Amino acid sequence: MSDQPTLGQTETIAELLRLSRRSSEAVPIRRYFVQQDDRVVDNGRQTTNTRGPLASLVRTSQTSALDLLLLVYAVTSGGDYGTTHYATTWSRALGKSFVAKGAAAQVSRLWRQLEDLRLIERANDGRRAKVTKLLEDGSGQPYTNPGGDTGLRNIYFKLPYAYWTDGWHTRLALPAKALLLAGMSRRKHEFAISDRSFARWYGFSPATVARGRKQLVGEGLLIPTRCTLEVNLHSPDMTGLETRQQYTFAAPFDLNLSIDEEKALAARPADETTVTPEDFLFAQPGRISMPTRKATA
DNA sequence: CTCTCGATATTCCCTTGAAA
DNA sequence: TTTCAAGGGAATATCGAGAG
Repeated sequence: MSDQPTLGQTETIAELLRLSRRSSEAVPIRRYFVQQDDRVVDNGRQTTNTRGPLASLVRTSQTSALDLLLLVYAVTSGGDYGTTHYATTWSRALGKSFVAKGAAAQVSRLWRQLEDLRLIERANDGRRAKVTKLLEDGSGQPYTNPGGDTGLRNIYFKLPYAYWTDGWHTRLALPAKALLLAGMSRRKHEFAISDRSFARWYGFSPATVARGRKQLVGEGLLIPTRCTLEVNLHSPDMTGLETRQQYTFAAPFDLNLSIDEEKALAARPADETTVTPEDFLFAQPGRISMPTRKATA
């Protein structure tokens, strides 16, 4: 081997992002990638399977495949949504082997995993593989820009380039990445993260939800805000009420808000009152708040 | 045109370690 | 404890360029 200098992971990603020519510096990702529609299907019947392709990647710990897919989502910003690079380039971007032969094998395996999930299409472009992204829902349909159309299938959230430029792609473990994407897809300023509910909605295991939340809070990306009282007839203490910790994303991951959410946020009083159980009896679930208990040192 | 050779991609097999 | 992805090594397939 020669001592020829090699482009590092950070520089490779920076170059790939630069080539994407996105002025927004954020990657649109359809909500269907993390959660399929849980209301009605086409024939009007209720569906119970709400997990998106992300759940498949998380449940089988396909960390590298997710990393590669997010990079592809970032890089393919127009035209036929395809991209052609050497396997070594992708491998460097993933922070893996710089040895050409091993890199090619690794990246090829990852392409196949994504191909099996019908998230990308692979074709030969000379000696290199041309990869074209498909719709994020795993349907295998050709990709379209979610910003162009309205409708449930085109609801999307944005992953900021800072995810890579600030090094979160290497610092966060798979559970934290999964929770980050799932949380951003809610497009709410504030939301609860119940192990069991999140596990059910997004198809992760409750342990994965807990691990992801722990790391996101530890890294300061997820900020506990306040507690709310919710009706839950199955609450463990049999009170019929449940206290839920609410969270909000820190910058730069606080960029996803639905239009309704923006309005509600603007209308919300600056200081909400603390509730008593008596107050709660006459209130609607989720409409009142309690101050977050201060963490003891 | 076609054969050869080097470069690159793909796939299979195996071991190791982490998540469920 | 079981399952399965990551990753290394090796064999094979494919592509492009150059020579005859």
